[in-house]
Amino acid sequence: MIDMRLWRQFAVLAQELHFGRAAQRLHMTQPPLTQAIAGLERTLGVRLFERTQRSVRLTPAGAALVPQVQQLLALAQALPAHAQAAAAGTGGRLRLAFVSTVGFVLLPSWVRAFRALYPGVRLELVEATGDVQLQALARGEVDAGLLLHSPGHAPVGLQSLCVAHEPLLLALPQNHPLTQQSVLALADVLPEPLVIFPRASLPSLHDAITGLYRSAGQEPVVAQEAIQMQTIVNLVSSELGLAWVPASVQQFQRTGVVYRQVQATGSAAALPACETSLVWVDSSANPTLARWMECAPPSAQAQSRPC
Amino acid sequence: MIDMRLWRQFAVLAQELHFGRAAQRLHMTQPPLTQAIAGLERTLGVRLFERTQRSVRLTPAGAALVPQVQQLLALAQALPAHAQAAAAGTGGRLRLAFVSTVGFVLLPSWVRAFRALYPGVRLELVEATGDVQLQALARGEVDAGLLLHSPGHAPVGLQSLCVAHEPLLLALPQNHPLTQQSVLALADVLPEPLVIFPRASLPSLHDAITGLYRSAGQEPVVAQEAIQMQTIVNLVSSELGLAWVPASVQQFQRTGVVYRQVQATGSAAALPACETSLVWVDSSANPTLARWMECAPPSAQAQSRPC
DNA sequence: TAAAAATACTCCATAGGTATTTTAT
DNA sequence: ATAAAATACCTATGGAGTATTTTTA
Repeated sequence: MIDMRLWRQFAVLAQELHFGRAAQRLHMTQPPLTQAIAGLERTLGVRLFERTQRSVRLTPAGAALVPQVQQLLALAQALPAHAQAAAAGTGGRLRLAFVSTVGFVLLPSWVRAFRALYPGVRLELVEATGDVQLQALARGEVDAGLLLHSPGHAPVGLQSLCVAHEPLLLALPQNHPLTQQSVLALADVLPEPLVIFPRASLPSLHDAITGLYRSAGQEPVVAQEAIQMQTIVNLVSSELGLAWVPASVQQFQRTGVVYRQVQATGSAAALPACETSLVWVDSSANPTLARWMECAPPSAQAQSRPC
Repeated sequence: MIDMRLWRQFAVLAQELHFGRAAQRLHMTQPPLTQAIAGLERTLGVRLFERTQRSVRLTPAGAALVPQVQQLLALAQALPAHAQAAAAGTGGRLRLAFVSTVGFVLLPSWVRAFRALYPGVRLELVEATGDVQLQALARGEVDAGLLLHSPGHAPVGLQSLCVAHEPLLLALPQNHPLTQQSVLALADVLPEPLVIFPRASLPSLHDAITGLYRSAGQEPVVAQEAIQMQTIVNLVSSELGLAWVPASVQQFQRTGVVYRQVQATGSAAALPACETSLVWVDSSANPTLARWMECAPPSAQAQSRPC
């Protein structure tokens, strides 16, 4: 592979068309430039300049190379700046995984703010469930994930930043008798069949929900399992059962489903809530991730302790 | 500017993620590679690899550089081949000037044949009158020109290849009384007013035409001058006069104009004809021009002597 | 203990410098 | 006679090699 230095010498000489001046611009003397160009021509097997003692002209082959070489030099020149931008987090690439629930409000505004501040960063967004995100993080396939968990139960062994806290609501088919009431009593809800995600996909929240039933001396009746919140709401609409869902699921606007708050009767356990956290592997330390966190919704800023 | 060698070492190490193997692939030993990468990181001021005694990983900044560096290397790798293609005439650029009369039949088929054989060449075509072409050739702004001249009067001081020989026809407005005859007598034509190009733009042909008149003891009556053949034909259609034009001008398909052969009566001088030649400056010797001439219409091949 | 990166040093290839020659205007 | 490229020869930087040390899994 031909050295950069030679291409730079070629480019300058092609501009100056004068060995002396070109050498001056290259901070060297004329003889080594003569030899360098001769060497370049020798290795290419192509005459690039037409020397006529008194003047230097490009051959057609030489002229054809000029734009290509200039492109090469421009690219090479830009590389250090790119590297530095990537190191500062104002360039490079940021790969984020997110759960569908954040895709409607939280993520769009966050992305908008980030792109305005750091247009040089290529954002790669992939939707994935929480457990898939954790695998991807472990394999280094993404820089961070946005996932749901029960308050105080952010994934272990990872750094995290809580960006949203929301109550769980009950999703019901719109013609269900309980929809008559604006706030439901927990005791009325417990016997109803449930649509719920499998425990493996979101253990902390699954445990919080089933724990709620067990502390009331009941066992939840699982009518159907589904992984995506979107699917769960669709199944509720199909009247397979009720579902506990984060409040932000209301954004899905699925017709045929209504959402209700549930009131814990008497001294029952606190009703489960849900947090959304940005999680990442500490060691991966992508500096761009720090820039991303600067753009987190204001609610998160106060909570930058591990939640 | 950072050396090519360093970027190649970076690229290979980024692939192998192992100093020993990378060094092997680079045909060197491990220690200098370690130092080279350390030097690269030092000059960039950016850590590119995360070394943990037992394994090497890319930092996010390093990962961000990989595609850019690969692009750089691909470009650099391709340059020698480009140079060689340009030197062989199968690449690079060919700038041709042509007169409008060849733009209808001769040039399109020629270009088609050339592009089929040498797709790597960027053809730059500009329409220009003959005298403008000669200036452009002298300034090195085009590699060759296609222009008209009187037989045996190709521009002096230039190389040329005759690619077409055609008679001059007389263009008349369609309602002109002479159009009744299918072949005109020269004596009938000589008194008619003419539309003709200025002598400066095409001296040899201008002289041939005026010479025809003078050898019959007449002076041509110039009704109007115009440079482009297209314009001349338009002016004939506007009934400003008749015009001597190369037969290929019939391709213009201008309505309101008809073309007639003229018969020299008795012992008069031979009727003027017209040649189209490819002309170029010998010294410029663009190898691509040789490829272009290989594709010249077959009629030209036999006439590759200076015409 | 073994595998891999880092360090220390040595050497030589070559990029660049100086002096000079050639050549065409 | 002059300006510019080519040639000859010299110097020294630094890229690559060998030998060795360090480190952690």
